[in-house]
Amino acid sequence: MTNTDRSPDTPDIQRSAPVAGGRPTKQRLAVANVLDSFDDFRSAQEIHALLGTKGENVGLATVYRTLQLLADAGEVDVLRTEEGEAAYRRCSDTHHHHLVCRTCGATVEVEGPAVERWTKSIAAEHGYRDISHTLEIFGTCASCS
Amino acid sequence: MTNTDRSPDTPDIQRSAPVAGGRPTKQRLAVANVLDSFDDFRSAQEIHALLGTKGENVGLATVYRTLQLLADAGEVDVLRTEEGEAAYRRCSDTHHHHLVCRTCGATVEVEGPAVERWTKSIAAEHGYRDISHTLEIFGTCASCS
DNA sequence: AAACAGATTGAGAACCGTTGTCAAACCGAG
DNA sequence: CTCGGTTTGACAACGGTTCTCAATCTGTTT
Repeated sequence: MTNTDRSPDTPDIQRSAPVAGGRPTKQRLAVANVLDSFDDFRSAQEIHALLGTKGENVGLATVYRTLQLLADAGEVDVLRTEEGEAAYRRCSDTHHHHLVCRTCGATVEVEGPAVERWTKSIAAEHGYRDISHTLEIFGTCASCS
Repeated sequence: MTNTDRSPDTPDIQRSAPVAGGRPTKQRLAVANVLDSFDDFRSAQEIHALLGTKGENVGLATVYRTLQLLADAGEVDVLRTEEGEAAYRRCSDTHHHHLVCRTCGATVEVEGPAVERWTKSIAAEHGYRDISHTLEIFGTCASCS
């Protein structure tokens, strides 16, 4: 076994962290990749559809599995919509919230340093650690009124 | 099924708020009643089962419908567990949020006047009307750390 | 390079909570 | 009591998510 020839055939990879504790398969990379194409929360099915339009055909079950994997690894954030669906997005340092029109779906990203501080202090006050929170604002936008 | 408008109005009979905008039927009273027997959040199915053990047999669909009615009327609080199920409980008139332990489920009610104000101003600032919002704080409580 | 053992995938079935269907039961009014 | 709209309940339908399992792919060993 003295033959450890690392042929220079570096496909592509080198993306942002493959998939924690798993194999960087084509499908997983595709999912990890598509997660970079949007900033807001998308449902697993939307992500699956998105992959479809990009030519990357990945089974729905695989999308779910990969998303859970990423979520467990803390690489993506998960939240439940009011209808109970899970929505995912790449976990970013810039934490922000969404103001969503319940009629047309128009979304505005908003930041609320005050809210961040408030939730942290409230949680600490009650001895809770490892805090996370979800805050979504729903309303009817100007053009839908 | 087509019209759930508030009935003309009931002259006198109407003590402890029956079920907003509907008939105070046996089933609805049973659901409203069982809601007083616990303080934490219970799923619709648990509530249905609870009714069963009390001899009050109410159809599952009716339990769901009644719960939604009560929720719309603001008489009960609804929240989505992390698994996506809806959980209900009788609620206080005051609008508040929850600090939930993601391990044991212990819940603390918190109020945030500042947050209420913030969401309203943000929404108004962007021309959104008829605002509502959801805010849940998740963490690990002291005893689960 | 060929073979292996185990991880991964995908199509569809299975699950589960929730909502819709619709005839029968029910309620309050007249 | 009768009438018309409301409500109910058994069950089908739904939509999202998970499970099943044979076929496929991967990294490693031979």
